[in-house]
Amino acid sequence: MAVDGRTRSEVLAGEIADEILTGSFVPGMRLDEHMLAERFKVSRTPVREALRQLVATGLIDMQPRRGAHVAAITADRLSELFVAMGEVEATCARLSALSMNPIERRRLQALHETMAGMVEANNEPDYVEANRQFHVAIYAGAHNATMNDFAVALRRRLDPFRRAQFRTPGRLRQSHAEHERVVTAILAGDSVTAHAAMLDHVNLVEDAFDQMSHGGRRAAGSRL
Amino acid sequence: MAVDGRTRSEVLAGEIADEILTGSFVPGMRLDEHMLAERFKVSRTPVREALRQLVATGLIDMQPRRGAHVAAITADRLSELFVAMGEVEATCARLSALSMNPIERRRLQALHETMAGMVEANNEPDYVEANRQFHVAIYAGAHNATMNDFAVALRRRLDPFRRAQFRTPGRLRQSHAEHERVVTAILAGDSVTAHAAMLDHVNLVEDAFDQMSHGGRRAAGSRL
DNA sequence: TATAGAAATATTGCATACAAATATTGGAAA
DNA sequence: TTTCCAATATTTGTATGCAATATTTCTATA
Repeated sequence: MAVDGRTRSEVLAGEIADEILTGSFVPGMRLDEHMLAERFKVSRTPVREALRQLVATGLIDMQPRRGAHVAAITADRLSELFVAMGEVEATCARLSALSMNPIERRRLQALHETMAGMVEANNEPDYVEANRQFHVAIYAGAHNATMNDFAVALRRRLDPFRRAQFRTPGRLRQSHAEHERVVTAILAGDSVTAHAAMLDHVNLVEDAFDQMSHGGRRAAGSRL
Repeated sequence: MAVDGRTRSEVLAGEIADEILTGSFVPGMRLDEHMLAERFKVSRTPVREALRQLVATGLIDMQPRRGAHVAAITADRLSELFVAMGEVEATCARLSALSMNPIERRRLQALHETMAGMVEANNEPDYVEANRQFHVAIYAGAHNATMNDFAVALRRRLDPFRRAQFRTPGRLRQSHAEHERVVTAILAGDSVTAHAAMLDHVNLVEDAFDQMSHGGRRAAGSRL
């Protein structure tokens, strides 16, 4: 047991996170320790440690003596998260313009050019993955572990709400055009423009989400 | 026992954090579970849960089977934290310019004017506390719980390294002048200027720190 | 004397048991 | 029938013990 370097509670935290992110554990759902222990065939101790870890990610809430629940995100809170994501992405773009080394700049440009081909081929799956790499490269290019970790955590948190991101017709091409502005600014070392361009880019992602979610059901006080 | 709503492990997390922030537990120090249990007169279980919570704050590191250590901040890492702090503060100022309601704007202005008196009186202790309130008000004014929490956590993390912040002669007056630019921009709803002004302000705080730390001992690879 | 390997020791990870607190259910009174 | 209270049941918080792993120490050999 525990053949690799990871411990049971760490593995558990990942598994529970997956259940939440894939929707098996729905928002608001009570996470009973006995139930989780039974389900994953461990004792309550590692379950409790895993839950402690997950609180930090924002995926679950815990109250003393009242147990853990899957974080129920309200529309307002979700909107806040998108705003924060946009600001953090823009900040990373700003820092990347100032801090990326020549190799990182070259790689970012190469990735961006590769993505042009995917747009032409209307290859959505590959573009989605390349898009993730694009953004992650900019987090890393900021050369700031604190910002990088925060950005990665936010992206992970918002991932389930972004599934249909590129389904809107023409969104692929638009996304690539927005990236163009970001890349150009970063390569030129223009931090102000990089910040502004990335902010526009991510805000537009949020707009796309709003459009989508308003199109669907949205009762008063509904939880997403 | 557990007379209030908090649980033993939560209280413990706070106590351990204090020991670290006040310097009783020095960076790099091993945090042996038995030792902590003995010291705080509890069993190892709440100690372990407290440590899990503290990992999230960045105050300690944990490796599987190798225990917990007080996070040893290198000079590079500390510099990164200051950069991140600056970016986040600037972002909050930006959002405050866009989001603060009239009451919040009025209060910020009032606080700023109060601080002018402290500068004239060269009242450093009160200015330090008012300065904290000033920055916290701007975090809150962003109307974004995610950014607010991140900013508060960063500030708490950096607090021990900022003790001598206003000891530099004339720093009080300079700080107030920098605040002036920030306040004016926020009240005018000028997000771009608010961002830039706050960035300058916090970068200068970092400069003050650098100056201080270079003045002291700083061996190659030294840990602060 | 220095180094490598093995035994001994110490420490963390997990399971189980018990204590304390909260949530639920049933019944009595209005 | 509804509401309030109390007894019961469920659930979380903590303690303790054992198992697994890492670290240290000791010894034998080069």
